[in-house]
Amino acid sequence: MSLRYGLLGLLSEKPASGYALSQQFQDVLGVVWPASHPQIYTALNHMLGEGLVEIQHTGARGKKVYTITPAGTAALRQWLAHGPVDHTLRSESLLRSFFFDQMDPADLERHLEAEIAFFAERVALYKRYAEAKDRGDHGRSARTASLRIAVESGVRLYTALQEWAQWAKRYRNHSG
Amino acid sequence: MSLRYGLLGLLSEKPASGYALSQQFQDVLGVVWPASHPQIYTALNHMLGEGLVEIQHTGARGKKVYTITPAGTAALRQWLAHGPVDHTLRSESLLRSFFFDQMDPADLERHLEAEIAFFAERVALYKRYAEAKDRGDHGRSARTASLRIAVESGVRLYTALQEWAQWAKRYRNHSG
DNA sequence: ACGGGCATGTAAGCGGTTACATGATTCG
DNA sequence: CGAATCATGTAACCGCTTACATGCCCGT
Repeated sequence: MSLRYGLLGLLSEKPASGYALSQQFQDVLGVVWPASHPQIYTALNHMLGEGLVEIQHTGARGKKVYTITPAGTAALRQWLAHGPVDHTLRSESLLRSFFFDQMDPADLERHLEAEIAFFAERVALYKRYAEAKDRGDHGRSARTASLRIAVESGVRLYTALQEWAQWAKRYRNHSG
Repeated sequence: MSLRYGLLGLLSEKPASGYALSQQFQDVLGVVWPASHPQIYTALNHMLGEGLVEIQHTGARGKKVYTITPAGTAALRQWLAHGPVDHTLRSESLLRSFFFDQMDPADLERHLEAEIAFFAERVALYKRYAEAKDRGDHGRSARTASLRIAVESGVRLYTALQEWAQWAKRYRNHSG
């Protein structure tokens, strides 16, 4: 169900085509909630049938621009304020950590170093986004403030993961 | 595919029944990789056909105890050392943060406080696990060391999330 | 005797991915 | 003119959840 609300959330900012929504999922939301384009087109058609979105107009190349309806806005607000929160933090990368004892030390060392590099890159990326928003590059709307908060979670989570992987490397070296 | 490797990982420690594996997923691995019992039984039967696991013996109540085969161990090691890492950190809770601007301030305040309480509880839980392991309550095997590392990721991630939610509360109050 | 936990499964259906398919437009 | 990008979809398949179904064993 989260995909639906993700789409409604994006449409609550401004009308958009399925293609544009797909891009935004790939570039922005996809980090915490991936969605492929067939899934998005299917969901939009379904939501159209339920009256949560409407086609505002059609453009070149068969483009369909969707708007959120009052019913859609109500559904989004209901979910945000009163929908039960699923706290699962699904991560394949962390699943692996339960089985580090099954790797030979050299492979584990290599793995942890690659993870540290990856996490560090993510931290740097989100810090750049955060700084851009703090400078006001993207305006000072309530929407930008939301994105600023979301980006902050990225900075903090990936910093924590990077430090964790470094700690894990040290832990192995003087206890294993 | 991750479920399969999760099962192989658990079986690499010691033989277990589908029921026991299911319990372990619910209690331990489920935080980062949830799996329901029908999914686990289906996967085990599939892996049996592929020769990755074997039935060691059957016990009371139709119990089937599975062992990992050499082919299964090889598949697990291959995945751990050379399988491409999927870095997606899927989180419904974080998806919501992108749309905080769509909530009314009182609902958002309540939501953030509930999230802070939830994250704080998780931090406390994992710190207790970590302390138990550091005291040696679960022995000092390589396996325990792996679990200690996994638990540490929980402590750090949920600490980061808790501090993030607190920061978000303050951010809203003096910028919104 | 019976209730709860042990133990394994099947079936229907939804969520999600990958591959396939098509065509318009823009840019070099 | 050709390649990349815009733009929308269908179909097959797999992963996963929920509900249903069955029966044994243990403790009270």
